[in-house]
Amino acid sequence: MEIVISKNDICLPTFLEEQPLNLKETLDCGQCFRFSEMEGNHYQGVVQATLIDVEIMENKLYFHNTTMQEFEDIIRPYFDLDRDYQGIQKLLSRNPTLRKAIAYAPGIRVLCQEPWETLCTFLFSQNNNIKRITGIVDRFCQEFGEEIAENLYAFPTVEKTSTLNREKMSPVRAGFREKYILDAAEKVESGQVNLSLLSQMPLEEAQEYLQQISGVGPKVADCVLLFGGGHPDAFPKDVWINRAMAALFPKGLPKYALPYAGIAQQYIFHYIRTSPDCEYLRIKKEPTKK
DNA sequence: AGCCAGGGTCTGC
DNA sequence: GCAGACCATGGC
Repeated sequence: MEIVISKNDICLPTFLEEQPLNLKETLDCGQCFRFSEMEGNHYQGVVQATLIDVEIMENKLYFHNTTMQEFEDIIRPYFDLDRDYQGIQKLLSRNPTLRKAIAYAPGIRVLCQEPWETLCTFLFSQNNNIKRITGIVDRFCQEFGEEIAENLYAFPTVEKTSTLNREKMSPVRAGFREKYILDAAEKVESGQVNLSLLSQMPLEEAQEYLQQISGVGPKVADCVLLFGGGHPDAFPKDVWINRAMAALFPKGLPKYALPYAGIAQQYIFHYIRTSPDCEYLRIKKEPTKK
């Protein structure tokens, strides 16, 4: 990977010629809730209590105001820059429907988020919509996270969260999901659940392990494992994916796709929610007649 | 104004 | 094992 450092900026001048990455498709597709869109093809967010500033200009990928150390420790793993998406897309494209979904948004990448943050985020996601999840995560960080730049907050630590209660959580307006966050914090803080073990566990074992936490069922567990647990084979099934699978993959994904089922899932999720091809799958009920 | 949202728990068969 | 009520809240 060619890397050019100048002042406080890091540029990957040829990355996008070799590998797919679209910032909007990746940072604003419902897998992560911590990046804001700036002017231009430019996003700012927080990873590991560090401000990450990423921009694409003239088909070159830039990380602003960073260091080589941060790039290696945080950025490279977070964006999973060493994974060969080109090769994965080629494999998945053997299936015509997957090929269409990939062609529709080829720049989606699955991020490697922090497990604790991913766990909380997808507890907040329960029976909720993406817009409101973002608001809840924002308020949670603002209330209980460390301020790392002006009006920019780190995700609350496990330790801090374990000191909270329903009353203190109320400004977050998470509704019934409050109690799940508190239970998760208690179990992680006490060591009953060790999130750093997830990536080494077989998928099924990790799924069961996470479901010790109240509020974690199959869907939330799979989201944590896919987006923050190093399991690209985890396949979260939400209402959208269930619809898509019934209509597009009645016999399930092809076998060769299974090691990357979660990555395929992201393409399908985005495709069914936003592509004109799939409008017929998004039909609302008839408005009540007057 | 209702319906729905990147679901899970709890109860009752 | 499985269906159905219920959960808080706000976007559309």
